[in-house]
Amino acid sequence: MHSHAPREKEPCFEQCPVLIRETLDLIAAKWTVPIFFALQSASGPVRYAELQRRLGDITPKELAKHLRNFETAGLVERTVHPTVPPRVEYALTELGESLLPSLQTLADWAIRFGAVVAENKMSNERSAPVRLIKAAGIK
Amino acid sequence: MHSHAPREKEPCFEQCPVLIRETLDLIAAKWTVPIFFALQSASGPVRYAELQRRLGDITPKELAKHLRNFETAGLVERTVHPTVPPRVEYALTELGESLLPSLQTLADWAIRFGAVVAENKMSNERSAPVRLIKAAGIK
DNA sequence: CGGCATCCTCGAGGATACTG
DNA sequence: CAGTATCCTCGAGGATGCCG
Repeated sequence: MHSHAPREKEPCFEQCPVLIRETLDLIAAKWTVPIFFALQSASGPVRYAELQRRLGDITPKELAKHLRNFETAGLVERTVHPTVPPRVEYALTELGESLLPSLQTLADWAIRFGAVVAENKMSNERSAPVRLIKAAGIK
Repeated sequence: MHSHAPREKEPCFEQCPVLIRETLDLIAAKWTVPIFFALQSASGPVRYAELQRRLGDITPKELAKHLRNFETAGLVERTVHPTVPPRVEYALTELGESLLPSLQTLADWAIRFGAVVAENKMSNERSAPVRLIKAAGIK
């Protein structure tokens, strides 16, 4: 047993691909990061309309859908004040806040290297449009 | 100027939403993380077929497409050995490796809290199937 | 104010088959 | 061996309109 390969580190991905996939799907959803940072920078509950205002062009449907998902996932707490007009506030839970450092780490990479990646794409993608023509026409 | 708000930290997302979005799209693509870890755990160039074998059920099309994207982005280096049969090897560049710690940070969160999130969804989602019926039938 | 219900588009990604 | 070429599905997410 434990014959040849020491298996020195065995990346986490091998251990629980499903959890990682679901986490990636969570944070990669179009509005997840904007919403999280909007709730963070508020440091305090934020009303639905205020959230919508900060996020610019998000539709009510998308905002509501995401907030519901976050709520059932335990990442966001929803508080309804039974007043007229209705007042609904949202805030990150501890669990939700625990995700922020990871998001920040990723954002740091994006800021440091994202531009380089973009430049690479630009300079590699372009040129060689010739290949679109090939031995055009003849077959 | 700098009148009222100190703007203490201004989350990175506000500074460069585009770079962050592109980075999220990059790492959230279905096969990005598997491919990166497959190339890392190899510590050395990996042949196309070997990569496909490690990734299990990825199709040739998807594997090739991702590898091309990574190559043009400067994240992966592709080396062709002009032998028969052909031999093509892939390896992470320094830029590609620089992304690994961020991925690991995210994976750590997934392993620590992913299960909790999944449980929350389970227990919150379920129950109240009654609402599917409403005042069923009557208008 | 704080949503929900519909319709629709668009592209990621799978299945399958073929090639230099 | 290392891909390319086609076709097709499926769901995220936008647009629009209505409601308690």
